[in-house]
Amino acid sequence: MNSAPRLELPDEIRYLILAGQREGSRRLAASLRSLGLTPAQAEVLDVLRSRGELTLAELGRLLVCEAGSPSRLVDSLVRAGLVARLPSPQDKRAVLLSLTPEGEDTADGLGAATTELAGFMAERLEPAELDTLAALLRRLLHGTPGGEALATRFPSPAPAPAEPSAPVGAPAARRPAKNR
Amino acid sequence: MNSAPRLELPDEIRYLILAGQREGSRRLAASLRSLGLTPAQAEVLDVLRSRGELTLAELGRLLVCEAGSPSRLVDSLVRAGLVARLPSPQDKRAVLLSLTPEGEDTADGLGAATTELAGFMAERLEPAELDTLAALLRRLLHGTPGGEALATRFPSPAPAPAEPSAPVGAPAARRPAKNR
DNA sequence: GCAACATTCATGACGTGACATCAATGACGT
DNA sequence: ACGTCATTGATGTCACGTCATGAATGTTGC
Repeated sequence: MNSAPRLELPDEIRYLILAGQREGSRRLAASLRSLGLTPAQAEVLDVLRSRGELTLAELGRLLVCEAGSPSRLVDSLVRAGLVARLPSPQDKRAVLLSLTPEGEDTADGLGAATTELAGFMAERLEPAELDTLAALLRRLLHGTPGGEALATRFPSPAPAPAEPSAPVGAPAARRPAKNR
Repeated sequence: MNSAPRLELPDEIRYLILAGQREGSRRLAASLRSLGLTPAQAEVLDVLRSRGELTLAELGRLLVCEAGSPSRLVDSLVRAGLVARLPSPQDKRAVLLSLTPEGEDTADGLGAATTELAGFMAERLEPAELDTLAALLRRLLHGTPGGEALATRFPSPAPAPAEPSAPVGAPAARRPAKNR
């Protein structure tokens, strides 16, 4: 028998998620330092590499969070010469973003940085536990902006036990080759 | 048999945790708006209410994250009249922080705000699943600053399956009465 | 066509996070 | 006492994250 569920559990979970984000962000920032990138910038490169050309608004919907349009975040990458920004032919409001060759080089180096964090997780949890954790978090975030962005970016490995099988939007461009 | 564990799983988990933090933070901020508090400020009030007088450094170690000393965060609460700051008698460097009567009133209103987020979680996961989620996150964060802070603030309901039973520091002041 | 509304993007404002630095104070070994 | 080092707290700097606003452009209904 479980003892009655503790009432503070949701509070603790909220703080645990906060702590996880902070710890991961700090570690990732350290790993990315040598590339001259911040975690947020790395996410932009990651998305642009796997999905190709995007408008700012599309990018904003795929990034975890960044409720508004990530103009300034992208600015920093344009200034660094990693992202190109050119006006859309069809829509004069929109801007098309894509990786420059330097941006692609840099994006290829991301794997090495994120591997460190992946190793940290693998030291602490078994693969099956990581699966469980991911499944629980997916359900917790189902229907939220961030959850939807991730459902698009990481096509469902096993559809959450609910929602028969909504057309989750085209599975989208599979990750292109890792080499360039 | 599980299909082989996906290699991107740690990446996805990292993003899921990020998305969880953002979603929770946005929702909590909305709930706290009526109190005129931000989530970070609410955490300070929460800790001060349950642990009483603390120095800035002690508070910093109990807050999830805030690597340095949360001088400015506390400043905002002092300016709002919710926290009192007076020099420590024993250590002329230290400052003792405590809730003002207004701060206690405000802290008593926190439960209503966090309850909304707790409801959001309870809608999506069963109590047993929340337990599992918390346990996995605790293990993921074991030994990190945030993990240790939370282990102190939420005394272990069932010690992680490892570490026989290190003296986890005095279980610390149990949450005082919720009424004032 | 045209008015009303929606979408896209940029920008200002505010409050964190993380890091580095600094001055004051305390602790410790000698 | 003294020198060395650690701790405490404040502050400057930088990059986000969120919200609000505003201008330009699209879209829709009439």
